[in-house]
Amino acid sequence: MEICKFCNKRSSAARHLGNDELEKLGHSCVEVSFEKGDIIFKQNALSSNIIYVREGLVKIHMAGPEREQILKIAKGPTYLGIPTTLGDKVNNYSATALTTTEVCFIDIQVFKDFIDSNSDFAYEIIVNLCKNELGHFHRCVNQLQKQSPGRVAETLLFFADEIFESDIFDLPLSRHEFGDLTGNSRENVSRILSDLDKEGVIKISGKSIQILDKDKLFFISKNG
DNA sequence: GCATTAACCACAG
DNA sequence: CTGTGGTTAATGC
Repeated sequence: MEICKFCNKRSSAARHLGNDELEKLGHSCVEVSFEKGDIIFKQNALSSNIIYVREGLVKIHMAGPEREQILKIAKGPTYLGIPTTLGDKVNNYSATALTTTEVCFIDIQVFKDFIDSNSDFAYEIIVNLCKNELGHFHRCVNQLQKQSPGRVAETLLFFADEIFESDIFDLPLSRHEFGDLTGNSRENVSRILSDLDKEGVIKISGKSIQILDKDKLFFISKNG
């Protein structure tokens, strides 16, 4: 098993690993393919692996007191579950594949060994976690202070700019999931999307979205 | 009071 | 699973 040595989807942290370390990683990690809807790991289950998403879209979600909350949409290549694997014995949240997804399960002990022995690797991981936390701070403030249309608009821009890098894309979520992500009811999501369509801001048919007036969408996102 | 916002319910594709 | 209409509760002007 030398998959890690030749993997072209290595993380910025793993670029700091030497050949012998990559070999060690290759021996201890398991590669799994998930289909849309498959659960990669589940809240409250024991976690003993660091997850690395090589390719694909994943939703991170948590059962809240009232309903399900999608915490974030993650696009590979990215690590998943470092906080929940190192910060607790059990998973504090679940991860579910939104598209076909290639995932590596990394043994936690090997991961810890690298942090121990390779400071460049450790530093990259910390930077990664920091960026992540900053992202969550922003999302948190926006979620709490914006009204529904603003949250929907912001999320559409997020998909266009950060996930698909295109103004035309297919929503990888159902209306219900979109509601769980933006803190809206599924009915409201339907309404807001069709309102945006009527106003000519976006063109929507089923799950395919086309952003027509990005300035206006941005305005709604900012002031909603 | 009246308007706005958004949740809940119900029913129809 | 979605889209729409009616109703209701909370909030602001």
